[in-house]
Amino acid sequence: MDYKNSLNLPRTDFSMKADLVAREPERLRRWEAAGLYQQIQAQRAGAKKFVLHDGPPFANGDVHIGTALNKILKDILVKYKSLRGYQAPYIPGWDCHGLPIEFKVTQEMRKSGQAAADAAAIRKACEAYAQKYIGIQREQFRRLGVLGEWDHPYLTLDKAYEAEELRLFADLVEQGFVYRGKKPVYWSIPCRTALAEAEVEYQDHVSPSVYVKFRLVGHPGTSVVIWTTTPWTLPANLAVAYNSTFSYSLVRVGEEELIVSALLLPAIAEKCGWSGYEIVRSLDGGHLSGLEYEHPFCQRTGRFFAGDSFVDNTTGTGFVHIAPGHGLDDYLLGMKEGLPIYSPVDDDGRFIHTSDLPVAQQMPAAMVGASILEKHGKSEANEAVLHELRVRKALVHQENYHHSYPHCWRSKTPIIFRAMDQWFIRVDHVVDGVSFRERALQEIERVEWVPDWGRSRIEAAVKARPDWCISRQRSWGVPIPAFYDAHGQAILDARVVRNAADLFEKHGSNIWFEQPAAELWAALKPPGWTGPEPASKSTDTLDVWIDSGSSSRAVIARREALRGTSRPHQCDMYLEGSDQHRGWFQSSLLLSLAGHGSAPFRTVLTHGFMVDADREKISKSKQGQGGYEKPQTAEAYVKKWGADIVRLWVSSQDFRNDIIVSEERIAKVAETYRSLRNALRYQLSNLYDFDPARDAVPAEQLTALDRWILDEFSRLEQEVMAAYDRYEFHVVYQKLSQFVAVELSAIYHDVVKDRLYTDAASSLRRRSTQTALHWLVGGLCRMLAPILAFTADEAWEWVPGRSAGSVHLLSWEPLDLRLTEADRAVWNALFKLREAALPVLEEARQAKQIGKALDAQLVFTGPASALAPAAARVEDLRELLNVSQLEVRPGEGAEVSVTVHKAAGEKCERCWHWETSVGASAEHPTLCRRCVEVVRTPA
RNA sequence: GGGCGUGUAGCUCAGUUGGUUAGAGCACGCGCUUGAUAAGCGCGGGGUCACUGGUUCAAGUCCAGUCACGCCCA
Repeated sequence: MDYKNSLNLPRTDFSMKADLVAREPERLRRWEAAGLYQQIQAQRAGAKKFVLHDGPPFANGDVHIGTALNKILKDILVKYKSLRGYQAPYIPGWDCHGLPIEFKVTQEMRKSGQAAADAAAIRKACEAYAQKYIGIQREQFRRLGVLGEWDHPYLTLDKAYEAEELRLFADLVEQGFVYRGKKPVYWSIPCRTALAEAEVEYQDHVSPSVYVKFRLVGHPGTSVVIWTTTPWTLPANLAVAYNSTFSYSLVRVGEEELIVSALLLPAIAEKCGWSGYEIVRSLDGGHLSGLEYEHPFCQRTGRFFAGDSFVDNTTGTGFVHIAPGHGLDDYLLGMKEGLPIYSPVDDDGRFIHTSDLPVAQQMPAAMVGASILEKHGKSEANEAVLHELRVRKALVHQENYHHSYPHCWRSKTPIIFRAMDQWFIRVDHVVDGVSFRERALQEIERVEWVPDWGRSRIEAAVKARPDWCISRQRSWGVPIPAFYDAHGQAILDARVVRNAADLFEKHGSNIWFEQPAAELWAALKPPGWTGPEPASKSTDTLDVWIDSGSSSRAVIARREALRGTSRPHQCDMYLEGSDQHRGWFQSSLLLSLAGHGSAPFRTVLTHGFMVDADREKISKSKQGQGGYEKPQTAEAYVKKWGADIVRLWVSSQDFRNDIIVSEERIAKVAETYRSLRNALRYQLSNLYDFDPARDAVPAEQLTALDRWILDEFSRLEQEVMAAYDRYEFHVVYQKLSQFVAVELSAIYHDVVKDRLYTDAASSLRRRSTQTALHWLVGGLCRMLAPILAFTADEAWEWVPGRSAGSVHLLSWEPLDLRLTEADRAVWNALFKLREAALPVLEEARQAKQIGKALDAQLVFTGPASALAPAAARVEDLRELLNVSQLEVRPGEGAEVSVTVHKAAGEKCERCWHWETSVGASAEHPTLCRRCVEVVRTPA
């Protein structure tokens, strides 16, 4: 007779094969058709809020795997908070303005023959470009299983966004934060335009390398020697930098005494042909402060300052000539020491006299008009300077110098660094007697930074940062609504800015570029204006960090779902990469503090960066030859593995450090996924005939083994929740996968098969275990839902008696079915005996004495003290070991020992146990007593 | 060059206030099972805790330095 049909073998349509790549999109479509995100929000209406405000990615290109990591982390947290009963809205955003888009668009326009497009036309094309990539990225983010208001994201190009941004800006203008000053920018002479970093190409170039004497004031016959490869910047020289940690040598060369770095002296002497020099004495760098020198050809003197961060000892002389209008180090030093940002060069790249210094102190009149632009490797300006140096015997040595130098991508000519008028936010602006920088540092103290070193990092950044240069000479951005009067003086007024905000909110900011200055002024002029009348309008746009940094006003305070109660602009959390300590976290903090009086976030969570299998940053050069197989886009990984594998991979690593992305790593995570999925499948497949309303066993009637697993599970839940609460998703991953591998798969699931398959379907013991499985599968679905957004939802559909259509609509309350300490102690003792017995069973298997454990009989002997718990729980221990027979003999021997025998009796055809009762029934001669009873009982 | 971090088995992670032969899961090797079966179970090998020096009766754990890697700045 075939007794197999009398078993309760597992069955389920929850497939073993996940086929995520094909099946996830179907589920996604159902979620969207049902409005799952809206359902979740509606269900949590009125609940305590948890607001995570999305940092906007740049609307350009495909979603990079690093960007996907960020979005997935946010989604895991939002889903978890929602599961725990919070109302956790998520409104994604995009950063739309900025140079990379403008650059691409102008390139494309040029290729298609639209050479001389005006700003308004470029901006329209930029908006179309941004919208296109928002569409692309939105689908890629959605595909990852990220739930949110994808149909109503926030865009920094929205009219309302721009208007709020300008209103915040107006508040800053009103408080006196904003001023006009000078800062060096890249300048292309033929194009007559400022360039951004991205528009600069480095090419090999030959520059004149010159060593120049600067005579010391009060020390006749003594000079320091500086080195430069841009002689044309010497007319703008206002200081000399040294390194206070270096040692310098005072050397006699002929009649003169010269000072250079001690370390570089031999090299300099060789270059300059100082055959018979003699070291007079050495000088500590620290002793150079306070010295003064005469400019080699201008009627002025300059001072020496320490520049340890940029004066190096590998090239040059250990002295760097400082022209604050022509270099970034120079500029920063100049700002620090209060020097004018002097840049005697006009838009055409010709020397001029400026109003920064008295004309008498500036370059000789003969130099004025000389062009810096190089022709055939020479420039008028360099030649004029070299001539002047030779005439005055200040030129020690000159040679050609080959190096990589920035060039304009368009004209291919060497660029120059040139100070220009820009708008700034004054970081040390004093309001009510306290400097803004100080207030910012105080506010940083009030914010929770996770990990905590984020605090020191942003503190250092805020302490050291210079004033914020907020203007850009670009078209694709929010226009700065400033005007200039007939004398070129800037007009920036808070009332005008607010009027502009209103105008832009109605018509869009393109109107600024479409209408002439006079018309704009007519629309924006405040009533009762007594200031100067404008002659022209500003064509500058705001730094894009002002755009995204204004989102506390433009998004958090304005979106009903996000708005805070006591502080409308403040939310619970910002979650971005650690580079944002200097980026978005800082711009958002400064703007919100200046405009609203406090930070826009209560907690800032940061993650590390993607690195490759060698723990090095992902670089394009490694792609292809021997490196990565494919571009590191989210789509590439999702198409190969499915979103849930990518999500599980994100959760598997401690994101506070670097995150390793490699095929090998993801393949391992996929293995873990399979074991999680199989555990769920096992549980579901054994619940096919279980209706919790009808069959559930009350907790107090559950069998001891079931109580044990539920105790373990309760503990796991506490640990997993604690890990989620600490944002340690990798701990969730570890705890869950280990629990599934050990407590479930290796122990509970394995042990309980006998009961589930062979006991009568509706027996108390089987129903007890099904009750436990039902709790377990429901709990696992909840625990996994934030991470395995698709799979947990899929499994949930098969849970009998489920209370909600989607796992994401559930709330997660921890199960609290704990054992008493005494009961746990007993189980610990049983497991100790199990551990002692397993190797003995293995030996018997190796010796071919038994095959599976059910073939065996185990005998435990040992002192009564050690075996007492087991003696009272022989049947539990037998189940744990999956053997047919087990005996405990307390009082035999001084140590616990385990022996294996071939089990007695015959193997029951139905349950495969070895039992002496097999054969006792004439009706079922191949069955044991238990199975005979089961088979006789009608179903 | 400066600031902030990281460095424990092949991989991902645990290692409480310094205290017995450094743990887990996965992967790997060898078996068992074939009633979770493109599954499941058992056993086993594998680490000079980046390196060097120091404090201590005792250091993966504290201190100093070095190296490598990441982010930011220069």
